[in-house]
Amino acid sequence: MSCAIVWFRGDLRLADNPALSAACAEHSQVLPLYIHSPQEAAPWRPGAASRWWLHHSLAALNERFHAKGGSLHIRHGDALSVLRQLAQATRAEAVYWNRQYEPAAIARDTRIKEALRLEGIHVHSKPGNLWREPWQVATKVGEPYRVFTPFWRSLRTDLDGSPPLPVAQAAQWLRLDGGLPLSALELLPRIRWDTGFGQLWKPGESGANELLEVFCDDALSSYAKARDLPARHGTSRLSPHLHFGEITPRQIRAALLRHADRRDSRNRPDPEPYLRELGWREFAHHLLYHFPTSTQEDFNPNFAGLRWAEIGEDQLARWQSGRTGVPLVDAGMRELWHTGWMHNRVRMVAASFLTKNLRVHWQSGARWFWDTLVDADLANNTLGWQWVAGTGADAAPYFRIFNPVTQSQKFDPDGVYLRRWLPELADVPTRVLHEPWADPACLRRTGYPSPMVDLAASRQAALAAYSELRRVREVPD
DNA sequence: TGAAATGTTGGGGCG
DNA sequence: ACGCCCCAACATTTC
Repeated sequence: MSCAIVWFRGDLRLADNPALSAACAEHSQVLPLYIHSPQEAAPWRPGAASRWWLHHSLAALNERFHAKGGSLHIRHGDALSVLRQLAQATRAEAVYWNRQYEPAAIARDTRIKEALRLEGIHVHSKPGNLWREPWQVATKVGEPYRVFTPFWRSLRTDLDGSPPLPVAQAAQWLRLDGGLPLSALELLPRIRWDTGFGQLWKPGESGANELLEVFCDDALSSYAKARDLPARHGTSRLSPHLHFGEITPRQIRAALLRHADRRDSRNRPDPEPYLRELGWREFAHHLLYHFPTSTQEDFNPNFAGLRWAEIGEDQLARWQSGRTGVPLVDAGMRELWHTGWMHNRVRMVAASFLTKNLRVHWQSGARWFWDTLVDADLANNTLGWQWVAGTGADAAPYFRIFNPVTQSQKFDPDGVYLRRWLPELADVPTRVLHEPWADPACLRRTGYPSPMVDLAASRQAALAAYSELRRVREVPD
C-alpha cells in the first residue's frame, strides 16, 4: 500500500486538479491535507474577507471528502514541519501539490521541496491554476511580456484544448487522527461584519460550478456590454472562486466554448470578451512571477519622484467607509464593505479617485482592497492598482483620470446602483443623484456629505504634478 | 478600460 | 436663393 499526501493550498477542488489526480493514479492511499500557515505569506497575509471565504471553502472541501468516505486533514503551523511529521506518521512516499505563483509561496515551496527530497520523499508540483505557466509565455527574444495585447495574442493562440480532468477518486482516502477542527483556525471575524456574505456567496467547488452555469446561461451573451453596468449582474463574479482554485480557467474556457457551440448559429454568444478578462488574470500572474518586487514598488521607476499626498487616517477612513461625498465612489466602497466585492468598473473609479484626486499612494488602496475583498489576489490586486495609478507596466497613462460623475451618468444612467448603496439618496432625482453638491438643499436634507475634494481642481492638481514629474525627468539637475 | 478643450461639419432658422 | 449665425453632433488634440 503506497501512500501520498496531497497538500491543498490555492486549489480547493476535486475536479481538474492535477496534483490530486496524479496522487490518486500513482498511490493507493491518499491523505488530503490543509496547513494553515498565514505567517508564510507575509507581508501579504490573507485579509479578513479572504479568511471568511477560506473558512467556508475549506468546509465545502471537507464535505466533498466526507461524501467520498475521506476527510480533509487540517493542521496549523510551519508547513515543512507538518509535512515532515505527517510523512513519517503515514509512511508517505510522496507529496503532491499544485503550484502557486506569489513570491512568498515560491520561496516556501522551493525550500520545502529541497528539504523533503533530502529526506527521500518525492515531491510533485503540478501546474493547475493558469492556462500556461508564467515561464512558458515569452517574447521572440525570450523576455517576459510587459504589454497586455501582445501577451494575449501570444497566449490565446497557444491554449491547451485538452479537456479538464474529472473528479479525482483515490483507491482509499486516508483518515488520520490529530487533525484540527476547522473552527480552530479562527478564520471567521470576531466582530460579525460578514452577516450579509452568506446570502451572496457560496464558497466551494459546487458554488463555483453553479455560478459558471448561471453565467453561461444568463450573462455570457450580453457580457460585452452588460459587464460595464454596475447595477446589473453582468459579470461572472467568479473571481473569489478562481482565487481559491475552486474552479480553473481551463474548466471555464471549456464551458464557454461548449456553450457557444450549443446555441444556434445566428445567436451564438461570443466567449472572446470574457476569455480576454481571464487573459488579464494570466497577465497579472505572468507579471508577478517575473517581477516579484512589483507588489511593493512602482513597476515603472519614472514615478519614483512623484509626491503622494500625506493624508490623515480620518481622510483615508472617509474613502474606506464610503463617505467621500462622491456618489459612485461611495457606492462602490460600501458595496465592498457589505459584500466583500466591488464591480470592476467601480473599482477603477474608486481607485482613480484615491490615487489621482486624493493622490494617495496606490499601496494604501491596495492594502484596503486586500483586507476587504473576498477575491483578494496578490497578482490581480497589484496589477489593478498599478494600472490605475499609472505606475504599472502596461498602465493607464497618468493623465487618464476618471470623472466619477461622468462615469455614473454613463454606466448607471438611472442611478439604480447609486440608490442601492446610498439609501440616504434614494429619493433624490436622478439628475441630482450623480452630483448631489449641485443642490445644496439636497445635502442639507439628506445629510450626505459634500465632496472631500473638488473634482475639477484636484484633477488639475494631479495633471500639474505629472507634468512637473516629466519636467524634472527631462531636465536632470 | 478618460476627460476636457478645441476644431469641424452640417442642418435649420432667419433676414 | 443666399449668406449668416447658432448650435448640436462629431472629430481631433491635449493633458
